[in-house]
Amino acid sequence: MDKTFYITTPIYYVNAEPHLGHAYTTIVADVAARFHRLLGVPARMQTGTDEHGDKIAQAAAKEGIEPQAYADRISGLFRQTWPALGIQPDNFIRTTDPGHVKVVRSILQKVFDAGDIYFAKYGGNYCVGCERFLTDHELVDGKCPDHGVPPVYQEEENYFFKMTGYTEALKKHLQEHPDFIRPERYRNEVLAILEQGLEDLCISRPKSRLTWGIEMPFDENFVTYVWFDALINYITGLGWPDGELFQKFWAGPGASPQHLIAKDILKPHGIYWPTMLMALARAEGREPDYYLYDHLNVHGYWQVGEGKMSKSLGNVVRPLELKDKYGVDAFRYFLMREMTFGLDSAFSEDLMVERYNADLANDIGNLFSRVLNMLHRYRDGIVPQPCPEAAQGWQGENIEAEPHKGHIFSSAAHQHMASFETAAAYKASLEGFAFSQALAWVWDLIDAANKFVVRREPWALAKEPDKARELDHALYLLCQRLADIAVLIWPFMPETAQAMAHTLGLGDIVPGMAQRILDSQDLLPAGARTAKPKALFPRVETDKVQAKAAKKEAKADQAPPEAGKPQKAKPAKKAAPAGPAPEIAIDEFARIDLKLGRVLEAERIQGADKLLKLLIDLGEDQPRQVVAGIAQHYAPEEIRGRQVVVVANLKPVSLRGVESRGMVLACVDGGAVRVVSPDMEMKPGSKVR
RNA sequence: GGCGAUGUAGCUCAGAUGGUGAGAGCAUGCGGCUCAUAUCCGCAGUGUCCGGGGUUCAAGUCCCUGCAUCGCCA
Repeated sequence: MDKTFYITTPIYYVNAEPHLGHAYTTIVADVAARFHRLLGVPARMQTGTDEHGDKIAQAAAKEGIEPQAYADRISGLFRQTWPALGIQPDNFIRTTDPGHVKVVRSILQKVFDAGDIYFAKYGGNYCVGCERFLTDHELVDGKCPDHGVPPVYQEEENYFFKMTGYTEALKKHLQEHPDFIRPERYRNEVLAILEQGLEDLCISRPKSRLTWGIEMPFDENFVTYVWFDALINYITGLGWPDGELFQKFWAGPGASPQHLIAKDILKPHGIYWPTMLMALARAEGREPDYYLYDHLNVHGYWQVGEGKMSKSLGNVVRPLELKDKYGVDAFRYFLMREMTFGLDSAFSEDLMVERYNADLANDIGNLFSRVLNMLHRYRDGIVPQPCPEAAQGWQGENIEAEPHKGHIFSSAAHQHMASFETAAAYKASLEGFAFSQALAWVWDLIDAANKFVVRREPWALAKEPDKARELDHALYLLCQRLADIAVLIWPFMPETAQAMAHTLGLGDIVPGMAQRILDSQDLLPAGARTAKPKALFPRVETDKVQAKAAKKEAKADQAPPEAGKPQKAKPAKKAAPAGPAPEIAIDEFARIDLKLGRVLEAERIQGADKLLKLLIDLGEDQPRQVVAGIAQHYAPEEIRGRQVVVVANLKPVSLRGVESRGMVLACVDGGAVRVVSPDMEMKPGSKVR
């Protein structure tokens, strides 16, 4: 039987709209499922909504609608949210689905028949306002904290699940399967709870108190309460007991059913659910562990601002708003990279922007851009033939992250190494749910490729005709690594991965593709035609980023030709040529589009003492915005209305966060700066030559 | 109240079974390159490894204790 993978999220209670916590869990499930598909393993992912219980009945009553209508609405919100986050559930289950109701009743009956559900009376402090029993601990001065009235002693009869009978069996299972619950801290927590001893689980509510639930099959005066209803969804969704899917993804020999939860529902999933499954197995005369899942994967909370993200606190970060602002893939990347699976993590927009710029814009985005631009500039965008022999003198630098060592440039074995070691480390990490670590591996590969570029200097190779083969090989390897990277990030950033793959001429990323990397195959054929790259992750301009840019600019400005020191001749970007400039031909001059313009508006840019923001009429539909470094020589009102010469085809840049599309020409004489103007008014847009 | 987790550079965190001068990323400083999204590469610095006590030839790493934060249970 082939291996399969099945992962579930909890079914979300429809008393709140989707928030960051829900989004994270569901994205994790999606990533895990996609990862298995990438390895060629059939994978199924299920999420859904939990819709019964008094909270829902109350919320519906408040709005004057039927519980079902209320549940439909919120459930719909969840359902819509997932595709917008790049999540593709294979099944979306609802506890009000008729199929689910049927399965729950059937299981209840079986367990009841086997004697593991019994009827019993108990008494306690019942608060009429809350419509529930309060524990002694909850009472404040003997009164209900919410209603300020003393509870009344009331007796009630209910059905109980004989959970205690499975304590030892579960303990044993946990000991024999150390990764049954992971990470380990949560396994220990469950063991500690078991050590303290369990009580039987109350699984019903009398209809006098609650009607919005699934009726007990053996007693029409009761509905089942919470966990028997909710947990069973995981197998209803596969068509228990005899559905094909159930065999394939749960009970069959190659199946690996797994759950994913946040740590707040550890007890139900780590204790109630396995004991329920053992009771079911017993009722059917099977081995106790027949129905047990493979792994329960437990993650921590996102700390948003002050408090934690939880269902009941109101501090909701709307996932959809964040993905609109930064893109779905960046959002997914941040969540997966920032949180060490199992631990709590801080969430803030600042942290997200930091990751975005550092990891996405600068590392992967820029690598993609620089490699493909070079490929187009030097090789017409065609992936060249590999030429290992041309690379003999390279001393064996490879583009390969090196597990536990740092980076590349290690093995001198062959010039043609693929990313398989990285891919293997990545795979191992993902199998252990170490998502952040898996991404760190991919980023080591990205770093390695960036280092490789600097080391090989393709722009220098391109200038020497006899190094053409060497350049071919360097570009070939870089293209292969880009393809590998595209594939490896697909589970995390599906859109970006596909965009990369299409640009590279790789086509769609398809199931099983990661296996080819593990097998050390090159994904891109030589001769593949690539497209011109688009910026995968345009930089997010923040105050910090701008400050840094301004600083750099200031530094560059300081450097100009001070005759005093024999400093290394910096190819002064901005300063006027101090010495004789090399000759150029007329066609080189012709590439510069000089136009006459009239300054319509001028204002200072806050925080920049040299810069003026100008709006210039260049005879175009819209005036151009140009930032000019003349603020120390012209007051805004002085320049307004003047005619100036503008370099119209200068690549746009952002200065101090202000876009500048062009450059105003000025004469520089020592400390004096004067803009260039014609000696009489001429039509804006006139060519200057 | 009981149990448990966490506390390591400015920030976020890695650091099996105790043993080279304690690490990464970001941030900071300096230098290099110019293919690229003002990006990339190199170098550098910083830490009472929460406080206190103990075990040991040797302790972020083990034991005890205190403090702080968080969680579970009652």
